[in-house]
Amino acid sequence: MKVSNKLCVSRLYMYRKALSRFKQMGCIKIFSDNLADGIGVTSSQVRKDFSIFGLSGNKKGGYLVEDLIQKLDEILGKNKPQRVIVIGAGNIGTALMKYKAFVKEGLEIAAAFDTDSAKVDRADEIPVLPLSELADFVRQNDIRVGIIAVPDIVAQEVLNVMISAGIRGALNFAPIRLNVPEDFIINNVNVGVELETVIYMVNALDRRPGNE
Amino acid sequence: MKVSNKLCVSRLYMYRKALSRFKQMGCIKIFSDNLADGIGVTSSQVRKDFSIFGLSGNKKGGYLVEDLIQKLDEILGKNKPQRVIVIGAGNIGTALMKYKAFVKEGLEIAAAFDTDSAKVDRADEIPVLPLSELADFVRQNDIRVGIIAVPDIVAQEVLNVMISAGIRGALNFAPIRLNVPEDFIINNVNVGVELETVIYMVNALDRRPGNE
DNA sequence: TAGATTGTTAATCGATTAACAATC
DNA sequence: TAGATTGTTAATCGATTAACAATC
Repeated sequence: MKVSNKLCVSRLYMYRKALSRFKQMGCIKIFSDNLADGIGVTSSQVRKDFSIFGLSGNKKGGYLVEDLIQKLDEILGKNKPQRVIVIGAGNIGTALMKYKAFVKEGLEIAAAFDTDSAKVDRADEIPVLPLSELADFVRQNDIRVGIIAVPDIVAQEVLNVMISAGIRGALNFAPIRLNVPEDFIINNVNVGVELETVIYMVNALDRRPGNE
Repeated sequence: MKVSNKLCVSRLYMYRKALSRFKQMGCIKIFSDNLADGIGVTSSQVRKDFSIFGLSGNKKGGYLVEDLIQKLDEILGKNKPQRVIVIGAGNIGTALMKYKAFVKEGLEIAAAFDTDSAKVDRADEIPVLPLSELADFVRQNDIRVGIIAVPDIVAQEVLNVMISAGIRGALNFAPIRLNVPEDFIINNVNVGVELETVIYMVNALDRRPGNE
């Protein structure tokens, strides 16, 4: 049971989401083919992913939806709410604080942090606190993961604060490469580059109609 | 010169960004090793990527920064501004409309669209228009790429509107698998799953200290 | 020139897919 | 039982890396 496979883990979350939909539709049993269609992979991939995590079904009869959901929730830690913090209460940061899809997924933003004192708001449902209070908050609330939503110029600096406060992993929206210690988990989401890639591909299709 | 390689294209954009920084620092020449460090890959990867796109340097002496920037801009279409639209003027959509990193990259959001008439605002710098006007706008402004920032329940429906209006590619933030025609480019960004993957990895590290 | 770097080919690595025996 | 699906192994595919001849 190797666990170094980021892609496989993210598919597990997608299977989980698809299963909720299947359940809602009244499905009791599900085949690897159905799940494959649900998230857009092959049935081989589904069975392979499941075997890596020790998820088994019936040689005939597929998988029991309810059973599979339970096992996945166990593996993915979906039974307890996952509390994270956001650093940077700008455009991206505040959008994430209000993002309803997080709530549905059992993800909870415990607080946001910003250096701009004008943005501090302790009364809000999700409080916005000064960055200087990050370390205390992280320790008191046992926060392990943060979202970096600050401009790229200050991203490394902010990350260093997070690391020394004991944070163990981050989702980074700043479009810059960050230096992290070996055992720190970092996942970069570069919205600009993702958009530009789409633009490039569309233009490339035009230049050579009929290829790719 | 194959062009089906999404990862390679996105690295090209990252090299481009790193080069701007190197230029700012006064660099005239650059080696594959420098660029590799800049975006966190190997120098082999850099030279391989360049050779795919016919970018060449000097057998000694590396690459001329200015020259490389120009060639990359040509390849990536950075000489003309790239105009896109946003569908959905909710949290994510409005955050993207205000996102400064887009402007820096030469990305321009021409308009946003929403079915909620309360959100319509024709006077704004970036106008918010009713979804019903999307097709006309796209044709008049020759828009080819859109960003889907609507709830997952309506994402497919919205995508269909975009496709029939002549849009050719989309960056999709809705956490659901969308059905698209063969020649339509779709790039999914699933923020929830990206965050959950970080959480999983952090917890996994804890469970087995010393692995991965 | 000697040393260093490119450009490209071959080797490696890892992830996906196909195939099929086991079996319900 | 016959048919269908799992679980796993082997084959394939694609991307990354290493190596090195060419050469400035």
